Amino acid sequence: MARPLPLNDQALEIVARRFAVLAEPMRLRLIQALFDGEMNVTGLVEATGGTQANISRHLQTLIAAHVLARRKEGLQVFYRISDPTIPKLCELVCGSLEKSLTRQAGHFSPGR
Amino acid sequence: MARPLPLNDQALEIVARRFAVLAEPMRLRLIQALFDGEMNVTGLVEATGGTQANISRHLQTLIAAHVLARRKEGLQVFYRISDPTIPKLCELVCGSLEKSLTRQAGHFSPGR
DNA sequence: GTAGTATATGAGTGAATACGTATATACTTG
DNA sequence: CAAGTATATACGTATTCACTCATATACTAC
Repeated sequence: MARPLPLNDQALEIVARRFAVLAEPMRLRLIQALFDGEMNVTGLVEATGGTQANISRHLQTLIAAHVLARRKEGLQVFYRISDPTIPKLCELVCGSLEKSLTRQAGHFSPGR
Repeated sequence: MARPLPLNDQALEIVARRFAVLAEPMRLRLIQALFDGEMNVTGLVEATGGTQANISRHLQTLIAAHVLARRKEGLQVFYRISDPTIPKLCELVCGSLEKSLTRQAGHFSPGR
């Protein structure tokens, strides 16, 4: 049960699609901004520095992938992380990156 | 140390790139085939059902991303998983997929 | 040297998609 | 009803990339 199973073609595409959703810096920025809790679109636009149209599109992508969930409140829509594995995934990748980057150093911004 | 850090632009692109490498069904198939241990290119071609040229390209991509490592032995080149976080990543995603797929069922291959 | 096998790469093509600009929808207020 | 605000979408463009076919490289054996 704990070890990775052999997946059929359809499952492989679903897994690949899942990774693809996380394969955009702007979407990672959105996810990062939502680690602290839910936020509305305007807040996310400001937090990420993107255009409203682009942020909205990325949010739809994340909703379709069930990474985020939304809650309407009057005119505003609040987004939040709905998949608990997302933070774990990011932790894993960031952790392994730290290891390989501390050798070369300078990739994270201490001073830049 | 354990919680996800805020990443700068360059780090975000590296993380995104990492996910992008895992966002292709054929590469996932290769990784899956290597869970049991190292394998040469011909073996991987047979295991995945891809063309030799295409498999070789994907292998170069995985090598460049430090997901795999290679070992030459005469004419043959043996590939293996070199990043221990890869199996964990796949486990995480597959686990969360199982949950959402067991409702629809049939995506995993019980036999084979 | 030549022939043969295993792996890598160059060139071309089609599909997917991130982004910007403009516009549409949804809701609130007067 | 009209006006204003928050969010979503349509369209066009540029880029990225997976794939195929053909060829190149690397090594072994004769």
